[in-house]
Amino acid sequence: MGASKLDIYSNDINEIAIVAKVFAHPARVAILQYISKQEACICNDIVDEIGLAQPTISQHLKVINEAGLLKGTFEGKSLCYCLNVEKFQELQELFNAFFNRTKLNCC
Amino acid sequence: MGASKLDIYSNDINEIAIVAKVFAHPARVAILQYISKQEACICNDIVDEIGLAQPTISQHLKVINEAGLLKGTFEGKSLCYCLNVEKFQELQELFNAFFNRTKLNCC
DNA sequence: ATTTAATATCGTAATATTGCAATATTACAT
DNA sequence: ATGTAATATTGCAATATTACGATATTAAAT
Repeated sequence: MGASKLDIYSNDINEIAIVAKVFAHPARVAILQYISKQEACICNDIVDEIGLAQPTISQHLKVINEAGLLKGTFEGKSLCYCLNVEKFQELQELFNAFFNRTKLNCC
Repeated sequence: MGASKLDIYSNDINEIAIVAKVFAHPARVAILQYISKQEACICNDIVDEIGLAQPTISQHLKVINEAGLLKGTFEGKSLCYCLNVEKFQELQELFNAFFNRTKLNCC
């Protein structure tokens, strides 16, 4: 035991949980916020900015990237990570749809 | 190691992560969705509905409650959990504020 | 007072997440 | 081709989360 039983939930529900997990760690929230402030952004800057070791940042970036939230291009010798605003918007709408359809009835 | 270094992030950032964590498990998303559909709701119904053991549901309800998302009253012999719509709305706005201020610049 | 039904807590096992040091890879500059 | 700077991967230790059986608690009904 210990693992979440994903198969007993609807896709809608699992999707919300998976997306929420991306934002469920402050390092990832901080990274997203920081990236959004830059025009072009270099990972080593993030390391200095956030205060975690480089491999840890790299790992969090991977999670963010797997959620489709990064657009990357190479520029000079360093990788440029940028926020995928379209996807970000999409996730915002997913959350809002969940919130809106949930806050209907109450006692 | 292993624990998140909460002290290196701003309160704003930690708050987002803490709230996201509530929604980062499908059982809790399912519980919230189910509760919102009921007028008054009894935990045992939730156990039947979701498909997890009663102690597990109870644990998830505790997390949801600690986030301020439940209003509880006693009714007959069973506890009635209801969605705290005001708080739910508040969290929705917190998320939207984060999303809105983050999706500004991009390369 | 006893029984009963609903929920909470405890203890514990399984799994997931977080973080970092060490190392590998990558791409550019020389 | 060699060196260098940036990022990724690996391996591992520490901690957190998830799940559930067993057991307690609670409140109503008898």
